Parts: sequence; C-alpha cells; structure tokens
Amino acid sequence: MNDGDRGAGHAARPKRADARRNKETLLDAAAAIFVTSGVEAPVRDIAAKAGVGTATIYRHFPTRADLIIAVYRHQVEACVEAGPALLATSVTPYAALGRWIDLFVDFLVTKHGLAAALRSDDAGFDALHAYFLDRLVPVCTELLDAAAGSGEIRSDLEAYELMRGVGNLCIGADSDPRYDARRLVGILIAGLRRPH
Amino acid sequence: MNDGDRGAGHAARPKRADARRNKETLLDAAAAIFVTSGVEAPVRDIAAKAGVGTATIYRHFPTRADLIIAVYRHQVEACVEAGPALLATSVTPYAALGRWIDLFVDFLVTKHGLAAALRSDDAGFDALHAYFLDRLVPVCTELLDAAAGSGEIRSDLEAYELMRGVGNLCIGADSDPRYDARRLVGILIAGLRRPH
DNA sequence: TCTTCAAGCGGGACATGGTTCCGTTTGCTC
DNA sequence: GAGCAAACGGAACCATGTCCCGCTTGAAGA
Repeated sequence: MNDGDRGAGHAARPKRADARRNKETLLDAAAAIFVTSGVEAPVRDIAAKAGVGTATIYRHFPTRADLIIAVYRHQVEACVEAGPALLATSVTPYAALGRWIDLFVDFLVTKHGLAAALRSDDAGFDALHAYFLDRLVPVCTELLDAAAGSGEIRSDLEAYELMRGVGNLCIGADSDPRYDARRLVGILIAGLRRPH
Repeated sequence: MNDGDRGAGHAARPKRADARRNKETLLDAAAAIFVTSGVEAPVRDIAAKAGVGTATIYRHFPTRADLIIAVYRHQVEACVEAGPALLATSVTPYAALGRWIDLFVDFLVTKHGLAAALRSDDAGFDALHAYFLDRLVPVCTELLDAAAGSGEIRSDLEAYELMRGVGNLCIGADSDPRYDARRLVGILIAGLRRPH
C-alpha cells in the first residue's frame, strides 16, 4: 500500500519524491495538531505546521476524513486485531467483549473531537464513518454473537447500534472532568446482561 | 417574567411594542426553522423567515443558546415538573426514573440537532448547558436518590453524569434509521440495576 | 550534463456563515 | 406635533472551507 506501488493491473507512475515527502510531513503535522486542537482544527493550521500550502493538503487528502483515517489507521487496525485475540484469551465471551469495548473507548477518548466527528452528519465525514464501521462492526459482531451464544447477554442488539452508542458516549469525554465515559460505557455493557 | 416587567427593585422602562412583537415573531420563526433545519440553522435563515434583519436576532437573543432556550423552555419545564409526579405515581422509584428518562429522550430525539448542541463545547452554548443542567439535574438527582434508597440501583452515579450520558446517546438519533437511541438508553438504565 | 514537461506546489480568490457597526426609522412621552 | 432614545435593517467584517491558476521542480531521455 505504498505510494510508489503500481495500481492493481496496469502500471501507474510512482509519485514524485517531494510529493511523498510532503504527504509524510502532513501526516506528522496533522497528528500533532489533532492532539492540541482536535480533529476539526482549521486546514490552514495544519498546512502552516507542515510548511505547505492548503491546496497540498487537498491534493493528498481530498476530504478531512481521509486525513483523519490516515493518521489513526494503525490504531484502528490494532483494535480490529485485538478482537479475536481477546476472544481467545478471556474467560468468557462477555469478558472479551467488555475488554474490547474498553480498548475502543480508550482509543476514542484520547483523540480530541474524534468521537464527535464520527457522529457528525457532515458529508465530508462519510468516509470516516464508513471506515470505522467497516473495520469495527464485523469484530464487534463476532464478540456480540459469541457472548449471545454463551447465553450471557441479550441477543437483540446489532453491533452497529452498540458501536454508535459507545462512540456517542465518548463524545466530549475529554474536557469534562465530571463526565467519565468509561464508567457509563461500563454501565451500558452491564445493561446487556441477560436477566436470568 | 414578561418583557414589560420592571426589573426587581428600581423601575426599568417597558420594552417598545414593536420590539416585543419582533421577539414573538422571532420565536415562532426559530421554532419553525429548528424543525426543518435543526437548531444550528443559519442565523440569516431565521431572520429571513421572521422578516427582520440579523441584528434584531442578536438584540433579543445575544447567543444562539438564548434563542434555543426560549424556544424550548416550556417543554423543559414540563419535564422538570413530571419528575416528582412520576415518583408519586409509579410503583417503584426505579420505574419512575425509567419513565422520566423516556420523557427526556422523547424530547431530545424530536429536536433536530439539540442533543449535539448540548454537547458542543462551543462557548456560545454555555448558557444552554447551564440551563438544561440547572433545571434537570436536581430532578434527576431526586429520582436517582429514591431509586438508590429503595435498593434497586447502584448508588455511585451522579445525576450529572447520567444526564450527559443520556443526552449523548440521543445525538444523531434522527437521521439514522439503524440507530435507536431509546433502546440504548433503555439498556443503559438497565445497567444501573444493582446486581443482587 | 542539459532539456523538457507534466506532477506538484503555493497562495490568492471565492463562498458561506457568524458577528458587529452605523445611518435611518419609529414608538413613546410631553 | 416635536424630540429623543430605542430599535431596526442590512452592509461590512472576519474566520474558515474549498478551488483555481500561474510558477517551480523532479526525473526521464537525449
């Protein structure tokens, strides 16, 4: 998946060296700005930090969603891979589900504004929704099905809905010391328990 | 609390008739626009609908929060008053809590964008946060304390945190048929149950 | 190495939406 | 009906996302 790769099938010329360098510089700058100003930081700020023009950002990342995805891709993939691993090592599927959700929450609450962006109905974030859901819903479904199969939880909840709910609970979790998203998500997960 | 009232203590001249009329017109226009375009609709749209200039909005409602509060004040107060009533008429405090939360959720999910505005960290919404929390947290505390006192639920959750959590779960509930905020809030409330 | 040229670049131009300012209008009081 | 302060409307201003255009430069071939 490198920039120099040929497209599947016919040859595409590799990107110029300066373009590749700029892309890396932009990713670093964006990551830094996201930490301090959140994922909705002005495009010009990111461009300034990277020392490039604004158009260069749009050239490499047509929408803000593309930039956010590129910055956080590794961490999302780590979360995806943690799902089956937790299922294999936890004492029950429900325990695995709980731990996996914790992982996801920890990721979200430390990314200023990301949870809100995930919920934004701005069309520019469509790719962001799609990416997160495409990657995480299948994992969550697996965990949910396992926990339902073992009889620990109710089975009438879609992974999609749970992911959205957890994401929503994480909105604004930073910047409000009186609000603990982890605790509330814990309560939500507790609410999944099948009343025996 | 009418506009023509004198301020507490020394005499303040009543507002001019046209000003009072404009304020009413603006409230009606805002209510209509909020329904169709959400509470973040452009100021100019609201002004146009009311047939006034934009400055007139700012004169009557310095921040968007003031306008939103004025539009929804009655419904929020109805919710406030429903709390003790439910507590008096329900079979258990926990049942009352559940029904009161349902009321709040029904209110939020039918107000396009309101839940999101409640969570926005935009300074212009400070008054909105303050109003909602000032009015609703005491009622929720009462219900929570009653349910904790009867031993039905855990007692380590502040009303503030619960209100924020419920509000968050309602974000984007319209405009997403696959997401049912009521169901998730129900699960959250179920999660409050004390494991006996 | 030198030439050529398209990929890539920067910053200015434009659109949108919030906010403020100012000259004009208008209700109220005398 | 005159005077005046309240209130008004809309233009002006600012911030930010997005797009365009003329210039620069990496790199392929002579």
